[in-house]
Amino acid sequence: MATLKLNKHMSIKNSHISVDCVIFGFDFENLKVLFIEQKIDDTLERELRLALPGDLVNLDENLDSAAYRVLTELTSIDKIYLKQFRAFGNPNRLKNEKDQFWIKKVRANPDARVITIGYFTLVKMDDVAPKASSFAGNTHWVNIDEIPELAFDHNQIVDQAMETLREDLEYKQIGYDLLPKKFTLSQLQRLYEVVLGAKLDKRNFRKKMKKTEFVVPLNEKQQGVLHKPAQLFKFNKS
Amino acid sequence: MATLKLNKHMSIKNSHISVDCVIFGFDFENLKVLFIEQKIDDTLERELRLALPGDLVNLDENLDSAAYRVLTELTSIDKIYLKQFRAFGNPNRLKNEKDQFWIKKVRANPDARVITIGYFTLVKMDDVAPKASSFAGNTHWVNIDEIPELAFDHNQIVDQAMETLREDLEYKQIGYDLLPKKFTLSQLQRLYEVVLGAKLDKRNFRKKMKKTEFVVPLNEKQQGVLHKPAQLFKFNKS
DNA sequence: AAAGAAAGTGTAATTTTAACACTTTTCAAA
DNA sequence: TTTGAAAAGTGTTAAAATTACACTTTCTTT
Repeated sequence: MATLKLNKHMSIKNSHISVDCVIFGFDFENLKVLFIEQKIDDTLERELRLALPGDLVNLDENLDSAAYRVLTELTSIDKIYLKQFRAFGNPNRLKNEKDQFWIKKVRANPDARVITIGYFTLVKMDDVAPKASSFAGNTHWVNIDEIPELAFDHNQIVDQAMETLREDLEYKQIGYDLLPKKFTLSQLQRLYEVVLGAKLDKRNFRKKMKKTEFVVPLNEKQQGVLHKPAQLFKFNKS
Repeated sequence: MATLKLNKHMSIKNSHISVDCVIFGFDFENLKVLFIEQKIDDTLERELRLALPGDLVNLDENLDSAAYRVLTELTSIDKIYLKQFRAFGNPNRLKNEKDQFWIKKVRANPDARVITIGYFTLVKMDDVAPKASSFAGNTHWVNIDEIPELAFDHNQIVDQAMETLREDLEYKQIGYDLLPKKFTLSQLQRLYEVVLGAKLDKRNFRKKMKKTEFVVPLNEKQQGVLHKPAQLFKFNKS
């Protein structure tokens, strides 16, 4: 009969379940995703790898709470649209050589099978000053179409998140938290374009948005631009 | 330092992750879900509780494979639309009294926290002769609007599956595997109606379906009905 | 032959979508 | 103060999709 020794870092505290957060941001130009550098404080082998922010779920913790915890620790944001979109459980998802190297440094129980639950969220980039934390080294915003090879199966997770985001934007109406309180229709259109990956017709887009109860005009204009300032709008949450 | 003893039934073989399958079927009348009776071979306490078919995921097993395994063991069906729709991980999801009673009988490690991954699938009821298996006692098809209180958090899981099914039927075009190879437009319409929970206009429905490449007419009519026999159609998979 | 039962069928009004190009407003630089 | 650059803002028409709506046909059974 095998025995398995537990210490305080191990299964008493943590399950073999993690959450990973795909944090989308928008800089009025491109859609971006927030990554962390894997912390490897080693002498050699200082190869930089990016990964999604994530952490093991505590044994007494909800999945949603864990995702929320990762998010707030990293970004100090509190309220947020946070959506679980898929579980990733390939038994070999952490088994390649580089992944193992990192895991052995960091995890108390490196051979354990860990499945992860993917969450995605939308944030205003200005609100976020990501900081190193218990699970994160430096952070980087990366354009959605310039994402390099990531640690683990994180490329797959990002792809899936992107697909879900696209569907949500099309069918439901998100868009909120990617823009500041006040925004122009051109900014909103650009957001739709980068998420949907398609160019939209300006007049038709504006026509549709104005029919929506969802976006309401303010008595205020854009300032500090070197061209005709645009009318500002806000979201009508309800 | 705590130690945890493992035997062959325990963590060497199994993770603390399970899959649960919401198997939808259609009897031309109502949408149904397949449940199993919890096996409790006890003298007293023979209270019947229904649960979703599900099982622990083996350590070397993909989530999808585990769901597939549960499905085939129970129904002997092989090919199938099988969709992961959500992870359920409330730490207390197995903690109520009745749930604990069952778990202590059956699980090697009853206190473990188990999260479950929900899958749903659509089957032709005729193809399915569910049989008792390693994890299942008797089975029951239950109308979607007559589902009693279930074991664990399975009511929540079914609700979520239903919601996802609805969206998929509306936006994508499933419907396949709920109907036999040959079917009438009225049967298809009834299926849409019970899934969407709304009455549809016959002429508009037929107009739309005929425009779809998706449903193609056969040179064949319904037989054995006591009224005008309907034209038969099939799905065009591609 | 009649009655019952569900199949099958068309039109008109409304709404939504798609395609398409020029004028206006502001700021900054000459 | 004029000029140019830059993006904002604006309407129309055609095509397609959606909705509402009721009677006739075909087959079976008695």
